[in-house]
Amino acid sequence: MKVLLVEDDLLLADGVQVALSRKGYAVDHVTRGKDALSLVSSEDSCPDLIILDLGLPDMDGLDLLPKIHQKSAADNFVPVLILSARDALPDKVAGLDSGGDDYLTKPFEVAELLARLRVLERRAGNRTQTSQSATIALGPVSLNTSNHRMRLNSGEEIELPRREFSILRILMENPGRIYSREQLNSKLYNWENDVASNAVDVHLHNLRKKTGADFIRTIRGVGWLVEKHP
Amino acid sequence: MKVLLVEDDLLLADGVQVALSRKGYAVDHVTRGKDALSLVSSEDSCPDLIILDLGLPDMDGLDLLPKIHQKSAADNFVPVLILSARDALPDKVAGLDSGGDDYLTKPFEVAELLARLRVLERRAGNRTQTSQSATIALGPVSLNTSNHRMRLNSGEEIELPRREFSILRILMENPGRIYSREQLNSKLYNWENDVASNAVDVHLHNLRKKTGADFIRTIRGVGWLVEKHP
DNA sequence: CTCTCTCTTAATTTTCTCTTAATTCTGTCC
DNA sequence: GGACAGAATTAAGAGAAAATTAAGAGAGAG
Repeated sequence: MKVLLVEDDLLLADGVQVALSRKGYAVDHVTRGKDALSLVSSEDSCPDLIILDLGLPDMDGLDLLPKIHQKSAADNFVPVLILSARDALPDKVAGLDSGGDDYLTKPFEVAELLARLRVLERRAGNRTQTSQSATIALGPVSLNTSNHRMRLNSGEEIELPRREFSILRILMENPGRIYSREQLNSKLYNWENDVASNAVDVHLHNLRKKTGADFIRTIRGVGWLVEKHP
Repeated sequence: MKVLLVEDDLLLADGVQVALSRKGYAVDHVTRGKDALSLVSSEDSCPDLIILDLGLPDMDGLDLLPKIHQKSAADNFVPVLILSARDALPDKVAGLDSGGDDYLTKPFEVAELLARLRVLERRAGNRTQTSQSATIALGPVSLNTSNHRMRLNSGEEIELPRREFSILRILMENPGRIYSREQLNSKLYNWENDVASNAVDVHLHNLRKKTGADFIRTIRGVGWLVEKHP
């Protein structure tokens, strides 16, 4: 899950970045609006979520919002969480009405930011699904996205390491969709160009020990998917 | 736009109701969880948005959330904005993770409530299915180009190897058009004039085992095609 | 600072796909 | 009918992609 953090306060940005990557997000951080725009337009490193600070040096964050929505077409709509020191009512209203999907005022607690991100995620990802809680259930496997635990059938709940969790979540959020090795790589890591790594393969292997061998299917030459379960 | 307000504080509820109806919302107000549930399940008076107070007399609002989602099927998903006096972090996180789409703590300003409702509305509207079926169906054969699988009549879905898939896709994307061996070669590989390779022939042969012998027709001396099917 | 768990790398094995090449089949033309 | 060319069939070896394994590097927790 790739998050784009648009924030010019380096100290804050670092804190958020650490917290997010600890949860398995891949974080791209930029300080300027124009950099954000170019990332949104890019095919491969387009983020799944955007955290947008309104107080940017080069442009007003509010002006950025419509541009972001313009770039990200309807089919790959990217939700935006606004982060702002402006806690006055008109600012909130303006932010939300300009296209923000949520509005959090500084100072904030990281746990709340994370929870609100999960809401946006599940909205964006689970379009086809009825479950709107923090757990995704698909066939024999259910995955709790807030505590990173999975359960096979009615077995024990076990905790997944970060990378394994990220991969499983990506696959389970879009059942039936194939993700290539490159796609998974770009969602797991920041602007990588490391072509020759089989880290994803190894994580998949370890995941299959936990989900059962058949849950994650391989489409040879293309990628991996989990089936849509009835 | 119909809003269901689940709130036992009558004074507050009245204020919200007035504000909402002034903005053109139709408001149903109930004070108990079970009443909310029955409204959600009802066919005709199912709301478009729910504002849920967590401190209800008859049941915990958090227990209500999954039930609401259960009742409202995937096609008419109803977003829930949680309203609560509990402003502690764990409460917020629990609320959002249980399926809440936003969390507003009391006391709040009505303008912010309205702005956040607009966000939920907007998002619900954006809920257009993105899963455009990328399948080409032609006569007895249908080919899913996103997961590289084909189906013959109503049989099993089977996966096609890469080269076979490419060939079948080319042929099925332009039914009625004839492709020569050279054309297929040049589409499959980047070299045009490999003189003596019958790799394409072999792939076609293997394809015909899966599509039935007649699906891909041979025009002797020219190439291959699949018919336009009515 | 040390210990433990996680992540990545890299080598190896396994599995399946692709191509080659030899052979048979089929239609066409003289 | 016979000869020819193009296409179909078949089997086997080469090749590529993925799975597996083990070990060392790295990050977090105490």
